[in-house]
Amino acid sequence: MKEQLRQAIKTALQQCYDNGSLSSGEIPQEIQLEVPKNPDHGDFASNLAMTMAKAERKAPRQIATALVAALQDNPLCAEIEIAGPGFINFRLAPSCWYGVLDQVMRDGDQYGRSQVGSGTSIQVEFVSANPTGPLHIGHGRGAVVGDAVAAVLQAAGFEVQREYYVNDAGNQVKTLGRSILMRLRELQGETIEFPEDGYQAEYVRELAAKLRREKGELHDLSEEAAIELCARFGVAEVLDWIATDLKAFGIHFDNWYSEKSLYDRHLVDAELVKLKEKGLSFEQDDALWLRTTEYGDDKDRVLIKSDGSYTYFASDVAYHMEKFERGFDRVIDVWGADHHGYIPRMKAMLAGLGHPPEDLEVLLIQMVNLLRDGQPVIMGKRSGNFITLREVIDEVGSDACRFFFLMRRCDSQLDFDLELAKQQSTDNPVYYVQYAHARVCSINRNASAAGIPRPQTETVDFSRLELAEELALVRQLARFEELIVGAALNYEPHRVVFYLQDLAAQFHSYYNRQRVLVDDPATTQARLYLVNCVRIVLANALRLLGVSAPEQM
RNA sequence: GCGCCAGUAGCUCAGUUGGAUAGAGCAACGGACUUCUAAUCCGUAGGCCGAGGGUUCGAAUCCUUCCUGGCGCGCCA
Repeated sequence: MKEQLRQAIKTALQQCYDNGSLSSGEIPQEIQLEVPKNPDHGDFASNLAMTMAKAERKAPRQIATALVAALQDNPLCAEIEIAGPGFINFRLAPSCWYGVLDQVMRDGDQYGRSQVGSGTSIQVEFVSANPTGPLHIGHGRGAVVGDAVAAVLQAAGFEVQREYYVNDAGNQVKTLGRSILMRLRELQGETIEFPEDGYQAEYVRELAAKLRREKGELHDLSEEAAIELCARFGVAEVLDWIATDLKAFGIHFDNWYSEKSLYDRHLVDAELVKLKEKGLSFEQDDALWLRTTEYGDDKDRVLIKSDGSYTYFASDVAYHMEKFERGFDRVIDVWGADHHGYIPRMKAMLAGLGHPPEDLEVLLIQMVNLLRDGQPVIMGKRSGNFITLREVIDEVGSDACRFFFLMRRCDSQLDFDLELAKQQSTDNPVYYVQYAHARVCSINRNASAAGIPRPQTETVDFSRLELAEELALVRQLARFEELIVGAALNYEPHRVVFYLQDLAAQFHSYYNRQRVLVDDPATTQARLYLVNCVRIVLANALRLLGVSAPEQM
């Protein structure tokens, strides 16, 4: 719809140049058209005349007048007016809008998809929590945002891969192994001294007990080998929990990528060699450093420690280079905001190795404050009394949980109130949106019970949809594709949430004011058609968020 | 001290990439169920967009200096 109007404006501009009413001869490649907040300002408004004022050396209103004259006869526009300092307000003919309904119905669950990202492949890496303990609430937010960003990108035509990076090499895994082994010995009646930096939480005891059942007591192994075995066992078990919890949350990964495999394939060393060849790394104090300050970082970073072990950063270098070698045009990392200090070194590393740093986009997910009835829920990872993601999902449900996580921009902190999310009431926006969907389904049930046929595109008389609120609904439906594109290009899935709330509100209001099933069959058919288009768009938007669209509530 | 994020109605937050009179939900107050689900709707009230300065036809949005809150600033992950 917008595109059609944009084309019409370009044609009109050319016409103005041809007949001499405008003189600069330039057609701006971008013509801004926006949906005005105030409906009195028409369906679309353009500031074109104002932006052209300089090149044209004329007053904006004068330019606008010339343009409007050229557009006057266009069948697309029912009404054009010049307002304020030089805005051009367009009101489109209702018949144009009816075409949107056809398209919604024809495209069905594909409605809203576009091809703007076609030909570009993007990897979204998210969650990637260390496999040393269950997911907590903060991981949950990252999980949902990453998943929704991926979904929105896909809907905009990008080719998307969802990946989980498994940190199964390095210190924290060893720590898990040691912790399990200690708990195992404890189970065997030994008095132990639990390591200072060990994982204290209860689940470590569970892991130890399970290991004991499956693998025995490990008496015949050296300390080193026993820790290794415990670590392997623990990582496998914990990854299994994580996968199960994510599945319960409706999240699926295309790929689980092992950090350890980077070492096994010697990719880390290979990458370090490249860095050395490029003169980007240097040795100092028995350690190997990357000169990230060369590319804007505020200090250089260690790759290999003086004891010979690798830093997390070293494998990250290899991992991210390998991502690009796999052919992704763009790579998105979803991190907790507390890791934001790592961005400069990652970008520096990419720049050093010849990749434009913009090809890596890091989404920072701000903290989640867990509340119950407005009171903060105290969580201490050390003490082990933290609330897991699984507990939250089990308590409030996946739909509410996901919706709440997506209700805010990801770079602002989120208060997550368990009682509010659980409430099946007016206060809970999830149900508000889902209820709108269920209401349309209910109307459909009533219609078929009354023997009213399902409306067919060929026979519906759209001119029965003449109320302002009906046209407003159609305009809202027409906006959907553009909304998805905006959400995708900006990595802002929360836009979909706000769109849903707006659309649901418009629908509820309409529902309360007007009956769909009325005496007049033609009106009934037209309205049924309209509300079913609303249903389709609600369902499509909810699907992007991974929230269900119930037919009955 | 340096860096990142935030600061918009009593509370929680949007604000279409610089547009017209700054919006929604909750809370408050007043209304609507013999009519397709009241998990809904309609109305009233609520604002120095943290503060100052700058950029221009035009700023919540951009630049700058402060103030406040959160998070970072390891040869931890």
